[in-house]
Amino acid sequence: MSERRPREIPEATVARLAVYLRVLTGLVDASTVTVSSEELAAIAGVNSAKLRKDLSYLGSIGTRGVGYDVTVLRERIASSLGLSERRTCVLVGIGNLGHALAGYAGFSSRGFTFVGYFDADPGRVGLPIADGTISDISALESVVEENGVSIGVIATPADAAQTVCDRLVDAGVTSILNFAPSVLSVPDNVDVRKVDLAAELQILSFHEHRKSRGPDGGLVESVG
Amino acid sequence: MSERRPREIPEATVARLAVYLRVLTGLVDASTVTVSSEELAAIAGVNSAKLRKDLSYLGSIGTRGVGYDVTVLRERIASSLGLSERRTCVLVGIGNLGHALAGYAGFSSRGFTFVGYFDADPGRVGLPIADGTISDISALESVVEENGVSIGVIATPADAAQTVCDRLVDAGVTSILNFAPSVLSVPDNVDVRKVDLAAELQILSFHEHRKSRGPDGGLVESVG
DNA sequence: AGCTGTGAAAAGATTCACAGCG
DNA sequence: CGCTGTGAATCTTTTCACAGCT
Repeated sequence: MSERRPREIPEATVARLAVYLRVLTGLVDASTVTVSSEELAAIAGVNSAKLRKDLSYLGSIGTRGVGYDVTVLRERIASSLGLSERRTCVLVGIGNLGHALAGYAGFSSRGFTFVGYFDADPGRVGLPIADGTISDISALESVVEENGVSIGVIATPADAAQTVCDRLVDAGVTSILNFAPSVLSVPDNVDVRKVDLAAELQILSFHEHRKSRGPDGGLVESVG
Repeated sequence: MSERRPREIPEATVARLAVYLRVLTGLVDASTVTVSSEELAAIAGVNSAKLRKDLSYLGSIGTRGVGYDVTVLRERIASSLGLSERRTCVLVGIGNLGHALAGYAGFSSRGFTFVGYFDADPGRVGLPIADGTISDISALESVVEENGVSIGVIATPADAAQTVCDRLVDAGVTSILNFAPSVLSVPDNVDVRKVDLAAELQILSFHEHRKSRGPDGGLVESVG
C-alpha cells in the first residue's frame, strides 16, 4: 500500500544512475551478491548519503542492516532509465569522431541499436561502417520514420548541426546527442545533450590556471 | 579603487564560459562589435540574467545602456580560463576514439598542444597520427616531465584507465580528461573530468522513457 | 531610455544525522 | 547492532527585479 510515489527523479540523480548501473554490472560479473551503500558509493566515487538518496527515488530497494541485492538493484536502475526496451538510434556525420562512435562497443552492449549511419559526403556513402554501411543523408527521414528512431547522434561539423537537428526533429526524433560545437535550438518536447570536447579541456585549463596561483590569487612557486 | 574582488568563480559558470567563448569567437569572425546580454544569451542558449551573473564574476566588463565589446569580452574570458598560455597535453590510448580525438582540430585551434600520443599495443607504436607518431606507453613519463604536460587525456579501455591515470599523476599531470568508462581515483590536487558516452545515451533514454508516459505516470497514446 | 551588475528570493543539490526496520 | 531511508540543514545555482551608470 505504501507503494512509494516516485517523486520526480532529479536530473543530477539520473546522470549518476548511469554510473551506478555500470558499477553494478561489474559487480554482477564478479558474482557479488550484496553491496552496502558505503561500498557501492566508494566504487562509484560518490558519498554514501548521496547514493542512498539517489536510490531512494526508485523506491525502497535495500534491506536495512544488510545492503542492496546487486542483481535486483541493477535491474531496477536499468528499468528506471528505460533500458528495458531497446532504443534505436541514428548517427549523422561520419568523420573521425563519427567512426569512433560507430565503433564504440559500449553502445550496442547497453541497449542501443544503431539503424543508420549518414553522411553528406558522396565519397563516404556506401563505405562500410561498424555493422552497416554509410548512407546518404537524403535517406535520413525514411530510416528514422520506418524504424521509429528516438535518439539522433550528431557528429557533423558545427555548421551542419542545426540543419541536421531540424531534419531529425521533423522526422520524429525526440532526443539528440550533439557532438558538434554548436548550440542547437529544438522544440520543448525534444531533449538535447551536448558533449563539447574542447570545452572540457578549457574547463581543465581553468583549474590548471587556478592551481598555478595561490588561493588568494598570488603566484605559487613552481615545485620543479 | 573598486577593483572587483573576483570571488571564486562557480563551477557551473566556468563550464558556460567555454560556451560563451566559442560564441564570441563566431561573433568576432562575423565582425560584430558589440553585443547585449540578451543577444549573447540567446545565441548561447542560456537566459540573460544567468549570463550577466556569469560575466560579473570576471569583473565589470560591459557598458550600461550599450552591451559588451565582443573582442574585449572574448579576451577577458579566454584569460580567465587560463587560455592565454598554451597548455601541453598527452593522449593515451589510440583506438578509434583516440584517433578521433587526435584528429579533432578544435583542440589545437583552441590553445592545446598535444606533445605525445601513447598506446600499449606494439602494433600501433610508430604509426603516424595527427601531427606526430604513436609512441610506446613506456615513454609516457619522460615526455610528460620534459614538456611540463599538465593535462592528460585517457582514451584507453576501462581496465587500463586507472593504471594510466596513476602514471600520469606520478609524472606530474594535474588534470585528467577521462573517456574510459571507469571511475578514477586521484589525489586532491588533481582534477578529473569524465566524458561517458554510454551514460549520455542512457540519460536520453531516461527522458524518452519519461515522454512515453504522461506526467502522472500514465501511458500516453502514440501519436503515429 | 536602455542595459549592466547585483542583492535578494527561489529552486535545486548535497550533506548531515538519526529514526526505525531487519 | 548495522545499514537503509529520509527529514532537516546547508550549500550551490538559478531566477527575479531593480538600482544605477552611460
